[in-house]
Amino acid sequence: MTDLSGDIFKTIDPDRTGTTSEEVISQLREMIHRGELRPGDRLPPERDLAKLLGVSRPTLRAGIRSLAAVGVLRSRQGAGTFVVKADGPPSLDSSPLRLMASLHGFTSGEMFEARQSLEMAVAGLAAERATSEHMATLSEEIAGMYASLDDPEQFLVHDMRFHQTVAAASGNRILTSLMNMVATILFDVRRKTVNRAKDLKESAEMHRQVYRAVRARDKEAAQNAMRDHLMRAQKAQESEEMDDSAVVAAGDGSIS
Amino acid sequence: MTDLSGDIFKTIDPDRTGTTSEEVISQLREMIHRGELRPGDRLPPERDLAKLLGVSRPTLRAGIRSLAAVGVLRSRQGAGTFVVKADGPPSLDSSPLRLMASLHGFTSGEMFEARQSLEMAVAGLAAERATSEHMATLSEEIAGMYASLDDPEQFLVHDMRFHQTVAAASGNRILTSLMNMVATILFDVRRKTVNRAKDLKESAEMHRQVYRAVRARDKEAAQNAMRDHLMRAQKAQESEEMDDSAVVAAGDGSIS
DNA sequence: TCGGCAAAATGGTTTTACCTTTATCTAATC
DNA sequence: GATTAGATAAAGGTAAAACCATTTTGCCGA
Repeated sequence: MTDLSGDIFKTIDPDRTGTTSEEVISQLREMIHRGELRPGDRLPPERDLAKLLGVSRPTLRAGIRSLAAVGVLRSRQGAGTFVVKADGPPSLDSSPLRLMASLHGFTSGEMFEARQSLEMAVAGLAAERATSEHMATLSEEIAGMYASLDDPEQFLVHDMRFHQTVAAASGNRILTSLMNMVATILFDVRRKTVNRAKDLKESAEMHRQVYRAVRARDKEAAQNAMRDHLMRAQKAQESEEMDDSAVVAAGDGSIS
Repeated sequence: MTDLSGDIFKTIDPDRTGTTSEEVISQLREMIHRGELRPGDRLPPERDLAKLLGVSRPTLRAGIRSLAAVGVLRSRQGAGTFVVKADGPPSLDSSPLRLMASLHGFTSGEMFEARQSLEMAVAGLAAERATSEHMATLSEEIAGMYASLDDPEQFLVHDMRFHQTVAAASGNRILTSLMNMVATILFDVRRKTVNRAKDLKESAEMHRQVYRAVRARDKEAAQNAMRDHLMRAQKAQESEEMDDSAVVAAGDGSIS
């Protein structure tokens, strides 16, 4: 925890540019940039902080809410407002992308393609940089997949963890975050469908192909294996949605 | 414009789950998902909408602010609150990524690598799908670069437009949005530096390489040219920052 | 020592009032 | 008749005070 009792909170200049709440956002952002607020830190109570910044509580709350909406702050009633703690990989909220998809009518084909590009990129990097721990985890998740061929929900858990491990092995947290953003949306769709046993076995097999390529430090092979895997997964999911026409109300391939 | 005078706004259920403002967010999100609110639409005045949803105005404003923070809504004092109009390519706000970078100490190396991966992906797709209009625009921007070798600021404009055109030519708006998110941050850093004439000429040359590969519909060549271009650009920028040590206060390669 | 209860701390919500900006309409003037 | 300036209304932005709900903390008693 960082001591926040000092005078790091400066009052807002009345002759500011833009609205007051925007100034509050800038103020908080700057403090994070400068490292005065670090992950896990607790902000002063709203009433105190409002006084410190020289604004009203609603205005301060507006600023806090904006930062909370983008996943930087998190308020818990009765406890306080905290800078989001980085437990595990940093992740960007996927709801902005989700809304963007609704607004512009992104097709699931586009979403699949984006994921494929990102996954291929991280797979290539993972082949170059994966540590032995990463390799071990990948192997475990594949074993988990084979062990849950008759439990689609459990299979999906191992599936997600496998891809997250590949992303972690890439060593690039930005690509990892972006990939998770896209993958989360697709997994949410998939969670509503029921995978057939045949598809699951094939899927496990293709994950193993990716793993072997990464283990062999073969960048191109890893990218190709990942591309093939995701292409098959897309086709499988699409045919499944064709079978069960009730999955998507409109049935036009748009993101739910 | 969509007629909003109907009864599409339903009051919030008092026996809801979560906080009231979260429910407001869900309500608005659902309306966007269902297409009842479309880009460019104006929401009812806050006072009226608060009544319609059965919540207080501050609570409604909290919900609106959250959606505004992720770029879905936009409020203009005196005018009203609007669903963001999609003029041009849809874009995600880069500030969440920027804050994430500060919080987790992302290096600019990581950022460059992420951009490189994304740009290579869109370049490959662009080689497959670019229309003749896209080709023409790319050619124009390159001409613009050569014409502004002595004007770094103007050069940067053509540079950005070139990359955005490549992204647009990829036909994948999601990858385009993600790429812009990352590229925006890097361009902001670069805007503060002054590029040397020698670098600019080389840069223009490498853009031309990308253009020729796209025009030749050579996917691999386009990806390779883009990779080489960005790699050189990164090295040039890094050496420039070495020359002018005042650019980055800490000088530790972290994102400003 | 442990468990439960109470009090304090803290964010969440509501109400009311007023300010600032924007848009629109009207009327006067050129 | 067209244009512009001013008034008016509409809409979001800010502020203050009060109360509610939840969480935390610590005290007190069994």
